[in-house]
Amino acid sequence: MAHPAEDVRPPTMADVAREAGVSHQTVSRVLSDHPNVRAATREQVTLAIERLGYRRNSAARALVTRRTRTLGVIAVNTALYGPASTLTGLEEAAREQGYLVSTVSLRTGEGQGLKDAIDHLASWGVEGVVAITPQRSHVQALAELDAPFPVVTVEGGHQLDLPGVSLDQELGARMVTEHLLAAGHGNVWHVAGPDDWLESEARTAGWRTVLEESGIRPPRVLTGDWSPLSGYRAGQELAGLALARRGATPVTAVFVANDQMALGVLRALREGGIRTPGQVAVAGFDDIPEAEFFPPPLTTVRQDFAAIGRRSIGLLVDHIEGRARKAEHLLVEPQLIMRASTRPSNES
Amino acid sequence: MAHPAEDVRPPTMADVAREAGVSHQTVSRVLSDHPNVRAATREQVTLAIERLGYRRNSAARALVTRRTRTLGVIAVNTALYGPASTLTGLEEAAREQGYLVSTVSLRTGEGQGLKDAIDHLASWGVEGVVAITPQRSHVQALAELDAPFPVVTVEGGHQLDLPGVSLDQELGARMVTEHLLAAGHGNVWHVAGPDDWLESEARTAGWRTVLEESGIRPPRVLTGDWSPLSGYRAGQELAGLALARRGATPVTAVFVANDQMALGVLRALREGGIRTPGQVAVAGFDDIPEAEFFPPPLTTVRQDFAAIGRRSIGLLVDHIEGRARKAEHLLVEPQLIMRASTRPSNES
DNA sequence: CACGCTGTTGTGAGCGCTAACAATCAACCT
DNA sequence: AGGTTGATTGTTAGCGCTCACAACAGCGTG
Repeated sequence: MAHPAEDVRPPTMADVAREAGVSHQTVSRVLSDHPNVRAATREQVTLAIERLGYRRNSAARALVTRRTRTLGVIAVNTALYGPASTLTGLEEAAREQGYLVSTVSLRTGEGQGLKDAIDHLASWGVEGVVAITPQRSHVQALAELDAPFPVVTVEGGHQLDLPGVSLDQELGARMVTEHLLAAGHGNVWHVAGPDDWLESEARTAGWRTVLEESGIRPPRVLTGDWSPLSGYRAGQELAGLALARRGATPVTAVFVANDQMALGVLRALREGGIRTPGQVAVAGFDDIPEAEFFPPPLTTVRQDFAAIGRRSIGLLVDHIEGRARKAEHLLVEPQLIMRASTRPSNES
Repeated sequence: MAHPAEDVRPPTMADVAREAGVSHQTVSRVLSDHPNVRAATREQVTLAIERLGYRRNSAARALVTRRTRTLGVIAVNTALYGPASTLTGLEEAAREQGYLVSTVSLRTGEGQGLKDAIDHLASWGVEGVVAITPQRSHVQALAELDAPFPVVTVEGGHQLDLPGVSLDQELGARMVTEHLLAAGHGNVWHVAGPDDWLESEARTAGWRTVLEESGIRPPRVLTGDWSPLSGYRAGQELAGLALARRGATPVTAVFVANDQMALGVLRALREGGIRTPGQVAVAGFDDIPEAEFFPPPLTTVRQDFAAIGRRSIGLLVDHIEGRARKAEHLLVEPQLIMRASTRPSNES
């Protein structure tokens, strides 16, 4: 209301220049923190900018610099705790480095969706993409797509020549398994995630290695799909085995490949009248916020999702700005969180 | 390798025009589906585009059209199931409408963070913002910020004159409470969310209304902070009351304002030796994926987060494209999911 | 046959910005 | 004193696109 002609059109650099009595180039210099500007001039310009409420037009800037300063993120299963937390870390890091980040969530994992996502982002001129695509087939598709900008994978493994960041899944699995063996269990059963997932593979591998190193023959692997329901089903099977006591390998300890499935396992055991950890110890992976309040509180492996997000942005920006060339792969350390579900009980 | 001078610079519209033997304007017309282009010409151009792998430069386009076709999203607590699912819905809807969407996750809820977020997005020329800011103070701050583009709130209430989309929280709370009364409980206790949250208020209001309508005096409200731990604490208090049997209001049914807190309540009750639902029935809100596998499976209110996301984008785009002017507020219907945690047991 | 119409294509300007270069001036050195 | 340097500012030319308009065909009509 103070301004008679409001809402006409945002002020341009030329407007600021006129207001400050300098050339538009000087305004540009002030905005880009160029050193060779007299302090007094800088002041004038800053004041004029403030007075007019000027904002640099990012489209014009992008046009001439050929830099959009925009990053893309492609993620599957964004409603889950892990990916969602990684996204937060990613996004914060990108913002700090002066990039805009745009996310594309993929529902399932068809290669077509991936291609469309890359296309969508490319049409907006992103300078790079972080792909949170933990399935082998996705990473494969990504590598073959050969995008016109750098792509960094999260949990994408290091077989293919894409740079990436992962939690050291195998180490995490080793930590849990060793913890269970140390607690006196003669063997450790495993409920794995779905086959195509790199995280499943690594966790299973870590578990298997520890057992084999200890001269223990790994029992048959049960497989779920990360959901509590699939864990429940696996749990029912385990409960049956635990009660039968006939099997070659007694069930006294289970390493479940994620916390959600562990929740299902716990329920199935409880329903089967089996006490945890008294009769069967259970451990998970991820440390979702609920894990501490499971019945009983769940021993699990914590992933520093925020760190993963931050480091993948770091890696991507290094590639974009030409500081990195190789397909480097960073590993983030996991942390074992010990809780009641694997606590050695009084019974022998 | 096939092309001697690759990677120099992406092809421009002029390149395509030359390749197709037309003017750049004709290329532009083909790209924008302008009707007045001869079919044969269109074909030529399309082929040339394909041959060169041409992509329209979005920055140049934005510069001249003054439309960035970019939307911003500001969200708090993006690692939680609800906000994360809403984001997915949002983002998908925006993409379908041809917008790029960029998300800013806020850690806590300081007004400063909000202002910075708006600023960050504004400096990229977003045409509108969806704010998933369920705290009253946030919405207040948003309204006062007076952004230079339309802002649509999600779960932001309808007191202030911002357009928005919400789940009908109050209805959801009424549904649960009525369900519990219908199951024969003489009263229903309530563990509410934090004070500043609009969702807490609405859920508490719905609960209170039903009780009062039934001539029941609502018991004292316990308050948590949405976390399982806070639910656990509230649950301990409730367990104490349930066992004491001295209080004016016996504890036989509890409506907890979200599923995570309900998990904590369940654990505390179990530890207090109280059977659910035998002695105390418990219901939650949200229907997170884990809820079905709680001990026992949790009766709760399902929110269609994806629909909320979709509708808020619809509303925002309506405002941007001038189809809506008023601060309309849309409500999405909740759905009661009945599970074992409130199942009437055999005991009287 | 001149006229106006419609459909199709081309031309020129300019969106708001940065990069490259030119111009100016004071300070400094020999 | 003359020339050289460096700091500060201005001028000009696009970045790749869309918009407004001009140009030109082909057609039917009075």
